[in-house]
Amino acid sequence: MEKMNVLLVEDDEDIGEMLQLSLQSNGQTVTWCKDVMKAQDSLHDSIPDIILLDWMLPGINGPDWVRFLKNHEVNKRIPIIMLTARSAEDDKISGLETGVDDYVTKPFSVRELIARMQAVVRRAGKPNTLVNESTITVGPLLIDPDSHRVAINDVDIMMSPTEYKLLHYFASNPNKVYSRNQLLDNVWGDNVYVEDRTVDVHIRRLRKILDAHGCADLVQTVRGFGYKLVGTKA
Amino acid sequence: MEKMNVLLVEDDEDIGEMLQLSLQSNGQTVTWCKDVMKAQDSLHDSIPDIILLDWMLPGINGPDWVRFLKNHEVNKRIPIIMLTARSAEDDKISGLETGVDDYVTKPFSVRELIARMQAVVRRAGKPNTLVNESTITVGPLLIDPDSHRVAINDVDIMMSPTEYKLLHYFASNPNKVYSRNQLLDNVWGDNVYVEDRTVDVHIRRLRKILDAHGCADLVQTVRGFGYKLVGTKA
DNA sequence: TTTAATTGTCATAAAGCCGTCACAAACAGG
DNA sequence: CCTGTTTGTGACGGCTTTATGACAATTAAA
Repeated sequence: MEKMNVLLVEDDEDIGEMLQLSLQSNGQTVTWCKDVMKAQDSLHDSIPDIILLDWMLPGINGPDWVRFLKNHEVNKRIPIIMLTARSAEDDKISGLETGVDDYVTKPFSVRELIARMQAVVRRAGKPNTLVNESTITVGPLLIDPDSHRVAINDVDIMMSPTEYKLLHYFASNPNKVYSRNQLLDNVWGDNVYVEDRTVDVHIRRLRKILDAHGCADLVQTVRGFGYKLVGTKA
Repeated sequence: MEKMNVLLVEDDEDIGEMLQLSLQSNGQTVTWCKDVMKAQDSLHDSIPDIILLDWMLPGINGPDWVRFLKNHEVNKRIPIIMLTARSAEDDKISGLETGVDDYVTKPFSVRELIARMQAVVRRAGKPNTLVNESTITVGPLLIDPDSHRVAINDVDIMMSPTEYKLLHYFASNPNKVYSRNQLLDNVWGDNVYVEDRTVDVHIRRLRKILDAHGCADLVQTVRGFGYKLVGTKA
């Protein structure tokens, strides 16, 4: 489950609290504003991954705010899901909400809401990327990110996700020395905290696999600096 | 997103403006006409890729115009999506009967509208009612989209629609690893919201069928990334 | 209407991965 | 040779990811 920052704009106490709790217990960070003014302020502090907007709000109404947001470059890209009451206002709101990315009608299931949120956020990020990545060859090593295949002299090799990412990162710059911290940042990710000695262990595991396929000394230690993958890129 | 020329026929100011903005910000060229007369004029200037037509219009009503368009050779092929306020069954039926290619009921999300627009245009682009899709062969697998037939070593295999679509999608790019989200987007569709674990279950169902016909290990798990179909495309 | 298929979700089991630790080994400098 | 520092290595418990069977809801078929 991807963690998201959610800006919830909802004036109703009960619904707001229920939503906040539900979303939080789902691992998401929720900023709950009870009117559009506060929401607008919140936007100045931080840009959320998604906005959940109640359609019936006091003060500035939903449609106007959506129009406002979508006309401003900074906020244009934030996906918006609108929460509407089913029965009452059907005709009034029909079609006006065309600026939003999706909508759910109350009463709705939290599960459905979350599913839609994820779908919307997922698609907002990537504009249809089905581009094939190119294969990398370093010495006897072959890495094909597309099929997620690693081979030595045309023999397939299995490894764990982290080892794969590590090897792939090394292979994209053969002979370059990476410090443990660089590896942590680029292979593990920015907001992950693990001991830097953990890298050693994964290097060890990677070496073990490569050794088993006749490729010892492909990963070398640079004492005091870090590690590198030796070989000529083809 | 493919760039399209859109002819929007909508009398309501707010809806029209919102739609125009949304579509334009999506990279499309929009001609907005507030009644059928103006739309008809616009058609003389340029042929759009698609027509978005409000069902409830003053003057000549939607159905009549659609009928008129579909009776003229020049305009016959322009896909039409109708925008309807009610979700009444009557509208759907009468609309589809009249020759509309798809319909969207308000309130709708822009995302949904655009997805349907793309689908409709894509379909219109290749009038493949006559064109046979080519059969795909991957290892011992044979898939014939034309007759919707799947066979292993010339033995026919039955499977459910979803499993077929899944297998077909895999087979169109053998060895390529697809994440659960990619599969959801491309096999299930853009505006469907299901848990990503659902993919696992369908993978299992697909495997069960393949296994029963002596093809174990055709669908492989790539831990941490997704699934792939292994084999050589013939 | 009854019956059978299909589909999404859940609970639980199974498999595999990961980070950490403790200690061994290698190394550098005196 | 001695000492402090850095790296290598095996083991382990917790945790995440995936597999699987069951079930209810929905849809299609009879």
